[in-house]
Amino acid sequence: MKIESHPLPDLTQAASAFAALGSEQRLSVLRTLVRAGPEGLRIGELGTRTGVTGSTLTHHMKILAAAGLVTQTRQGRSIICAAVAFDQVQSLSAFLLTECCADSVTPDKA
Amino acid sequence: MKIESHPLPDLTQAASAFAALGSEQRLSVLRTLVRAGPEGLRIGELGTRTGVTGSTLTHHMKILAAAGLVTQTRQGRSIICAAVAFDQVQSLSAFLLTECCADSVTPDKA
DNA sequence: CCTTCATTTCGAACTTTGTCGAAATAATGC
DNA sequence: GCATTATTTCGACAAAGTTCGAAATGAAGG
Repeated sequence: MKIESHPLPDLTQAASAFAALGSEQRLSVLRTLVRAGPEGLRIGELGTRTGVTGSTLTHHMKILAAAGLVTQTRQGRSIICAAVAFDQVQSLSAFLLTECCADSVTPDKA
Repeated sequence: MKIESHPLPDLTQAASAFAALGSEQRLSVLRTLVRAGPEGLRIGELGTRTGVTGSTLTHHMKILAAAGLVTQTRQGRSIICAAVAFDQVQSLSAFLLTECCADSVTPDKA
């Protein structure tokens, strides 16, 4: 598993990606999508599974998509949503671990 | 470096930790703190370095502390702030990577 | 081209978050 | 105990995010 293949986000990008994850509903949507696997889910089905539907779900999906955590593609009458979270999360972890923490891991055992 | 030593946060905890990171100002505060190392920084000095001072900084520090990302301890007249980000970020990464992604890493090379 | 189904856009109400200054609390030294 | 320095609490306001329903758009089939 290569970790260095993704560029580190800058402060602004990282903050908005974290903000996108910082909502219980969106995190639930993302989890449902990631569990659904690469094939993704119709947005209607996604709404049914998460209990978030209609314009509210559209709104949250836009935020997740803007953060690069999910994709939406039309297929016939439906919009298929799929997660891209894995790589993104690697980048976000890397952001904090390298950009921030560098050499200052707190030395005492938690 | 052991990764399995921290319990996975639940959806609610994870969302609020991500929300705490989801602000450019707070991320900047956290970065400054983590770079300052385990000794930490007076909150005044932290304000000077980040450009966020007074009640606003107090407010953001409370959010970071509630998320378990920083600690504050009084020392004389000053409050010393220090980051605990490393372990927490491990947990947050682990949350998404195990709780969410499980067996569904997107198979194509980005 | 009209209907139907799936989703999005728009606008309005509402809730939450961010920011500021002034007053309050806490610790120190005289 | 009073003055000084460091930080927090409080109240107010502005800005941003959330939620909803109704109308608009897009795709497919008859």
